[in-house]
Amino acid sequence: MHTDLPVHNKLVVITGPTAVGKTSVAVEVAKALRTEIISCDSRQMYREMRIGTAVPGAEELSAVPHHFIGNLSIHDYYNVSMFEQECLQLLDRLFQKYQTVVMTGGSGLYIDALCKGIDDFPTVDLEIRRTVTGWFENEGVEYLRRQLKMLDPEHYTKVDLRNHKRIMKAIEVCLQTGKPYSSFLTAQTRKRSFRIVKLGLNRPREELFERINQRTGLMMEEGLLEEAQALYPHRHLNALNTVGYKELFAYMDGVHDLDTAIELIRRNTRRYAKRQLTWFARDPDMQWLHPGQLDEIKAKCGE
RNA sequence: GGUACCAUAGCUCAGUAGGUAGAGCAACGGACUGAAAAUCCGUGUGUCCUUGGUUCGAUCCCGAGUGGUACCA
Repeated sequence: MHTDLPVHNKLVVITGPTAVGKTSVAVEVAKALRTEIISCDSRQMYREMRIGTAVPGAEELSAVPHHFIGNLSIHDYYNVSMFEQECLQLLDRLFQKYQTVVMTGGSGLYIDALCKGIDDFPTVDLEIRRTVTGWFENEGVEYLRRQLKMLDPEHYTKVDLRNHKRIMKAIEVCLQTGKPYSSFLTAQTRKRSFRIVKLGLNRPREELFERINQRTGLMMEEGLLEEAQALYPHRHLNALNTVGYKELFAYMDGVHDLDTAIELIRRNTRRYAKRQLTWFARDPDMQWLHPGQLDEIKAKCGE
């Protein structure tokens, strides 16, 4: 188990908003350290979604071994907890070969789950999920609120009652276990057997937005539309509720023209980047750097 | 060169019978415990082109200037 490993092992987390330039920095760092890269990107895991999720290029993938890229199908069920478990197991193995391992990606919840742990509760059966989803679709949020108030009055006072997903999750766990959702929440930070260095990459907003705009154009040139067209039959899958795909599905449905779809991809990517920054901003362990400061970044990784 | 019209938020525009202004989009800020590139919440950010005048008070009325658009030369 990982708890038996020596404590000099170290995980370098390189994160930041989408399109900031994480991939190339991580590859440079991993090459310098002669180690491997673990991706913590909730969408690059799906092998059907390569162009739209900006997976690393062929040279980058061959230069450094990558994990958790294209390892799932859009039809697979997956969640943060599974990522935490699989990641810890993988790290056990990698730390036998390497003193330092690099992790990169922009899914804040996934990073936190690995670094701090996430409370354990049973996976919800599909039928229960369907039932609760049906309640939301047929009865509305107000009905969900009343259910939660009965099932878990404590959590009812804490959740964002306007966010149906939060309410649904709690109800599902209550129904699955027969116990209140809040009884599973400990909010305890799990002890890890390795040191963690968190590097947040960022750029001036204008610079970041420019990169987002350019990358969107590049994706289209690489065939994002064709990729999306191939996935159109599965557009209702959760994995495809993703920036870059949903806008193109709307175009295919005739909701708006292609230029509008591309503009919406750019806008929604900008908004996503902002949400990521908000998430990372509250992490006191994050050390912020510009992607161009490669020497400083490498120095931090060597510490 | 002449005539007409226009100049208000980042953009497109509305408006104030004279009491320092508001829509859409864009933008900005925040939350986040198994669907997280998801989901949810909050916020007008303004020399009302410049400058004289009338007025208790001008973004609004009058004059001049500057810039733009259209038409006529």
